Amino acid sequence: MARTGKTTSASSAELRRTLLAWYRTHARDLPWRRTSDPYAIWVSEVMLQQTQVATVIPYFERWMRRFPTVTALARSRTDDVLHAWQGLGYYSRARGLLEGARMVERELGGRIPGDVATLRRLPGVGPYTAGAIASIAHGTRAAIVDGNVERVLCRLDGARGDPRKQPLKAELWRRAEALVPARGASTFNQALMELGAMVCTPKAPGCERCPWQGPCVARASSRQAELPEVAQRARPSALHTVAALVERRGHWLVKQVPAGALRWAGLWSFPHAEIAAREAPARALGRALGTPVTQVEHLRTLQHSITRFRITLDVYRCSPRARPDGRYVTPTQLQALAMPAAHRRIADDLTSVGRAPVPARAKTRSRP
DNA sequence: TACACGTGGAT
DNA sequence: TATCCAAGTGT
Repeated sequence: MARTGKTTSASSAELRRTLLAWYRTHARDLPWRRTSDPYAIWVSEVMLQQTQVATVIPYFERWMRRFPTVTALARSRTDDVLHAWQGLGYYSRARGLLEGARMVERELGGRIPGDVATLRRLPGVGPYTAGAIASIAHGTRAAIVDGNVERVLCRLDGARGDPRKQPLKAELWRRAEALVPARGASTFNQALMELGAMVCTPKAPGCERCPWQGPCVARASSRQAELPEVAQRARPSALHTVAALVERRGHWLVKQVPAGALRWAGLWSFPHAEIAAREAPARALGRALGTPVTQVEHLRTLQHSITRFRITLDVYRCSPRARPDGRYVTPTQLQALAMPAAHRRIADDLTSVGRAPVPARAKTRSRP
């Protein structure tokens, strides 16, 4: 590994020893650390992909109650699985977990594999997750490199370059592999991530509390803030959308996002469409419904953002001229559907009050 | 490789 | 308020 600092590098044995000593007294008590059930570890690792620990905890606990075993999950329906995932985002993770559970039941005798190569066959299990399940659930000597490990190792070694790209990416994996002990890979890997999460944080790292402050090249050269050299992400672009609230005899109109859709596949939402800069809302609403609307009343505006869009969502109560696309459901049924977060907010509004929310302002013009 | 995927917490 | 970004993976 390229080192630019003059600090003498510590041996792997010394790094392990000091890290594990630190971890013994600083490990957080997390739900998935109270079990060695490979299924639970698998669920937690998938939930934790790009998602903060605090967000995951309640989802994990609910999930384990609802789908306690891989067998239980394998026998569940996509709708229920997505509902349990509702609000967590990256919904392909939930579908992958379900597919993977069925694969485990069908092809792997109901047992979650302990080796990286077999784990990689499961949908949604990439290099990180395979290493995590292998090591944490089975004690297999497997390396992991996640965002935490990446940051810790880049700083430790003073590594230049983008850790998400070659060649540094491969170098970090080799470094992690050299560091994992033959025995105790589970604890070691968790300790390494914990260090990144609790001490070697992206901003304002707690170097004075760090067990690796001695050998750390970044600290020695005061470059903690510059490392790792992650590429800055693209600015999210603005997007304006409208959603149609259509009520008929106490039922609300919803649509299911097609299974093959890129986003929100299989989830339910209120009919919605993108609206152009100077386009009349009624026109966009007509597009969302598949039929022109005769009356339009603005109810509220929501802001949300997804991956690369910052979305303004204007919600309108409206009346379609003809039979619109979609399905009418009762408020109770609405509760049971898996919806994207923004639409879930609208639905909860509807069901908690028992009626449509109060209009934000006076009625907007109606456009036949 | 470069994007695309969701959401909410933290600063 | 704006931006960053969190136990990544799939295409």
